[in-house]
Amino acid sequence: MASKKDTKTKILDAAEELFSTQGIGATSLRTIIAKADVNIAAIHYHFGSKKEVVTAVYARRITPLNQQRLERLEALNTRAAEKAPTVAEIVDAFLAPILNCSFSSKKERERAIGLFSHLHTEPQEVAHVLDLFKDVFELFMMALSKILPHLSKADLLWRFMFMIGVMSISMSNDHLVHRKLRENGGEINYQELLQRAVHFITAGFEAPTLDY
Amino acid sequence: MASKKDTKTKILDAAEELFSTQGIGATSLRTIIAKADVNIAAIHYHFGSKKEVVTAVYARRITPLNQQRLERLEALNTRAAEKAPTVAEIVDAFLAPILNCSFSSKKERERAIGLFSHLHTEPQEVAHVLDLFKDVFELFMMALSKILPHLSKADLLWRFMFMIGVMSISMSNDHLVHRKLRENGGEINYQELLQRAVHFITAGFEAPTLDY
DNA sequence: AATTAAATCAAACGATTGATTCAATCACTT
DNA sequence: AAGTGATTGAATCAATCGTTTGATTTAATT
Repeated sequence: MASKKDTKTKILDAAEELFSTQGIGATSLRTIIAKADVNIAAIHYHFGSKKEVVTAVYARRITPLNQQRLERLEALNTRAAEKAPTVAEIVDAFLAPILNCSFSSKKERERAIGLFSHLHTEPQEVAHVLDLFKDVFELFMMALSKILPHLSKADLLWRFMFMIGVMSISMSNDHLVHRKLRENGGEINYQELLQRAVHFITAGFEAPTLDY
Repeated sequence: MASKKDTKTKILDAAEELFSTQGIGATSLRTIIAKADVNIAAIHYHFGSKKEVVTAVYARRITPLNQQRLERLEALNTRAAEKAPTVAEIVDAFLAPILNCSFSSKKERERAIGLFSHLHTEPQEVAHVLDLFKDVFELFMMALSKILPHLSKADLLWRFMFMIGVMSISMSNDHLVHRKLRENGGEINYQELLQRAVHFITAGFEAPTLDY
């Protein structure tokens, strides 16, 4: 019971690694079952379809991610009476769980980041998954609007979207700039990446408003 | 001769529209030839493979885009003696040609933006295309380093990457925030989007340096 | 008009995809 | 130990993919 993974878990683990490295569309059910050492019927028996495998793989990761983000936001909110949270702290609460923290090893972080990066690079395959983020997005929007009361609803939405863009490209691996960064500095330092991203985004949020 | 498009152009036009709306991986050669009203062998006769169709479609768009960007950067550089370019101006020179300007109609802008958005959402399919941007990237990096001399090479690279992220998400259509933006404000105003993106990114570039 | 090259055509290739079938096997209760 | 429902195995389904073929038509050259 303890040492032997059940079929469902074996499928999820294999699918996650393959989705993370090759992407979803490029991963066939047959490569999954080969890696999981499982029969192809097991996938349809336990999940019903490839789409539901995708959903299950992402849900398994998104649930704890949402928890982490909410915990950090909660901590800032309960502290708010004595010391109001800064924009940087809220942005950090949003980015840290996905970019650096809450991982037991380098390998696991690579895998999670690789997986999440495909949320942006294969929108069609994961469109049905994005809703799992909705509630958390709302809460972070609210927290930001509290300490940036001069920003209109539209201002906030746009800047929030830009933040997602920065986060998204930070998780990508094979873009031109990312490649060059690896050439110049070797391995990516995710602690540094996190700080830089938070810094960049915070400046964007705190920029004065304009009339558009 | 004047009214009749040749086969090569018909293929490119059909492929561009399909890539733009459905993505590259989701577009089969058969849907292309159906739209172009052309025989399937014509694709391999004129291009050799699907990969080269992709290359040709993107090259046709990237070449004038690079020109536009360089023209604008050139204009700022020749003016530099009397008035040094601002960060906002350089960022605008980078973003305007792809987000708003240099399009003869809404339809054409939609199509171009849709096409370019897949440069970020289907990296595997277009990896061989990204090199076409390399030289222009270098020049903009240089221009930015001149007016932001306190930024290290690494600082610049990271922030440049973040800019690409903001640009990328701005071209996306089906992300959570983008959807909400359409709900709230109806049609996307690309002039406003451009100004907001430039504003956000400029703040990020001009943020003080940190020790990481 | 004869020859050659470029371009297009219908048809089919082998490979791969997600999904399904149904018999064999397993784990568990009685 | 028998029986029962949950699970897995091997084989196959129809559909679609990018690519190739060889014949045929069109255009250019001599």
